[in-house]
Amino acid sequence: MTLREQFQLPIEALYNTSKIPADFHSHLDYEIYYFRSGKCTYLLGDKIYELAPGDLILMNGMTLHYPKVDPRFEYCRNIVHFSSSFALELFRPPYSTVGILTPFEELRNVPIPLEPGDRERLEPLLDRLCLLYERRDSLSHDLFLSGFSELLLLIKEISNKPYAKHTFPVSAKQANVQRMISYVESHFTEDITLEDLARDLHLNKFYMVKLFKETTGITLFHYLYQRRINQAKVLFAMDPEHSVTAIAYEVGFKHGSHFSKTFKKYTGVSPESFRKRVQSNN
DNA sequence: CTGAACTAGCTGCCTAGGGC
DNA sequence: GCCCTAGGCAGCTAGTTCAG
Repeated sequence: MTLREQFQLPIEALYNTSKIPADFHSHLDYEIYYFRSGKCTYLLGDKIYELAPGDLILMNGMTLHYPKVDPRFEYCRNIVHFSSSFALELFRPPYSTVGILTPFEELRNVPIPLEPGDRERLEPLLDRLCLLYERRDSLSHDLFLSGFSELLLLIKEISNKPYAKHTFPVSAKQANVQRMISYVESHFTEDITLEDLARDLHLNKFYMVKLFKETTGITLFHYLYQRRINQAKVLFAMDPEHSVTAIAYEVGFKHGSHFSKTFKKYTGVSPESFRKRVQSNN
């Protein structure tokens, strides 16, 4: 049993677990992702990044994301998931005035390659958090919360440094894949075919699907459906009274039955169950 | 990087059944 | 009666392989 289960903490701290997502995913929590070693291409929203050890990503979990890991290299990373309302509660005014979540809003979707000094401060802190997270006693619980607060403050400090506004270079191939993802982003609610995509982007259809699979590890249509399902989840969260059928049409499905099948395939639950769960949480 | 050939799996449609 | 889910099935197309 972890701290999250023992004390119903709205935080999760993971290090090197086997919980490597097999696919694009999204969640309601905020996420701190810190890459330590291995070879990883990170797909984040409509961008692709070749990560280097020491890269830090801050994100709102509703952005579709997926680390494509090269299994030939040992993959180490830290992940901290937390509920934004909980973090805001910890840093509530008038006792705190820093705007603790602004780095997640201003810098999200861009990795920050940390400078050595900041890495030396961040890594022991993450190690300590992951260690405490596995314990169950009350003292560890409080130390964990204190460490988590320290982590958020350190991130806030790093995000204010000029180097945090760094831009990532991309190769020509990655640029093409980004164009495909951007195309899907702007047209996912419409009827998209590979032919349309290839024509509009002036790419060869066969080359295009091969390049996409090579770079991302998944097929273009797999990404398209993930995007639609993600949008459906957002729409359910915004308005749980919305009917499943209406949302199916809104996100680009032509048939409710097809939407239900696909939604269940990607999320493990039917759209109706998801909608009821959101309704009961509100 | 392009294009032809092939095929596995998906899409679209229909229907039945259950819940409200 | 409406909405949703699930299953079946034919036709189509996305994805793969390979040659150039």
